[in-house]
Amino acid sequence: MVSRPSLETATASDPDRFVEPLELGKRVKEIRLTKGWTLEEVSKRTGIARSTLSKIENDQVSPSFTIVQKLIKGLGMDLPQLFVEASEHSIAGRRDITRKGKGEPHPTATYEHELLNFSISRKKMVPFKTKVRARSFDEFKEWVRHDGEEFLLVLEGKINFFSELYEPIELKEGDSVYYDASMGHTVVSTSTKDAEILWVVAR
Amino acid sequence: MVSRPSLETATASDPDRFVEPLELGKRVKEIRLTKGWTLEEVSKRTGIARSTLSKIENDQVSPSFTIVQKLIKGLGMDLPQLFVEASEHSIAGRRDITRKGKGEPHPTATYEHELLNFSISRKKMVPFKTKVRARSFDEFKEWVRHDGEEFLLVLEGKINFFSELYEPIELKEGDSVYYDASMGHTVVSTSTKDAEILWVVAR
DNA sequence: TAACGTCGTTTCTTTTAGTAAACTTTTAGG
DNA sequence: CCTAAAAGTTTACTAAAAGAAACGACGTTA
Repeated sequence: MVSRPSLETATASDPDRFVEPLELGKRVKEIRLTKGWTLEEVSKRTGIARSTLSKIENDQVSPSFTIVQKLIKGLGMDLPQLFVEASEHSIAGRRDITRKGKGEPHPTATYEHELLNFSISRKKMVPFKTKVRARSFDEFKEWVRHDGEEFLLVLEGKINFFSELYEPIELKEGDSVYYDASMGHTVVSTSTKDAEILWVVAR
Repeated sequence: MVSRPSLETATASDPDRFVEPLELGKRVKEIRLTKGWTLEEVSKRTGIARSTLSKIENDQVSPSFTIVQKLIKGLGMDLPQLFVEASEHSIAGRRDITRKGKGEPHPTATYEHELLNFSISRKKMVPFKTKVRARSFDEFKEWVRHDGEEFLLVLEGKINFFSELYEPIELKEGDSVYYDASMGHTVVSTSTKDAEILWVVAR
């Protein structure tokens, strides 16, 4: 088993406290090798000297901020938040599991929602699975419209995604769409069986 | 004043182009003043010399990564903010579709991420599909841990969900979990094939 | 208004990062 | 094997950052 990082945090006022190394070098090398690049190739992509890259990978230097940025750009190291330590907030240290089909049902005329992970209440996102009963746009009285942003992933079947400012578009299993939920939007099944989608809303 | 690579002569395809630190100095100063701290106080909190802090705030230097880390810790800053462009405007009226398999790949040693809907940049949620290559907890050197909350849905296969404060739990296709991402967490495949999961992060 | 204290900037020196080039190791042919 | 090319590391040097201390600007108080 790997030694688990301590939860105990150093006080902010202790100047000599340990600064998380983040193993930047190891990550850089990992990414480079995964992409099958040589140091020379990365050098060309980032504008950083081959020798410098070698030293970074071997933790022989602490690269400057500009170098780190070049690295991130050139290597496509995105999602930098994955490399960062945590801070505390409302649902601190909590976890909530919902087994398949065990969400909280919320049927409507056109949709059959299944609310997931409903036992954590004050959360940033609301995820739910939905069976799309509707087959035509006419079944909706008006646009659905609410605060926040919405992510939609088609789990099964095919749907037509209608929105106020765009042409309707057909989405198949595995396709996803991210949109501003204050823009009117609705979804209908276009497959013989009711389509199933995952929806995640954030306010 | 420090001599720096010219901004004027740089072009987008030029590998030597200068990557602007996104007003790091301004942000640092902003945070410091918001908290009502003097340079001397920040110096004590971070272990960085007063003079160095002054230079950083006035963009006279490009601080080393170790210094940036100390800053982040001492000021309670958030690393991603430093690398992401600031923008007030929302995604109002926007929509972004990603077809199956057409996301932006981000492979690591243990995961194979596919970032979805990446063309909308300033969004509240970051959705990505991930193939879980790891088979044992030991393949991770340490807990993954970052700001925000995370929603996970198993799309295919079986996984073991490890987290710092709970016992490991097996999740099968269709199961989901919602958790505080600052709690250490990792995932490994337990099926013969690599499991596929959907992850949505909100900060 | 003189003397003091606090804060941010600047100067100066030391330390460290960044690069080009030399060097060593690995890989691929024959 | 041997050799050549390519990849990675180390060296030697230059450029830049970090820290200590000096400086200047400003507010407070006697």
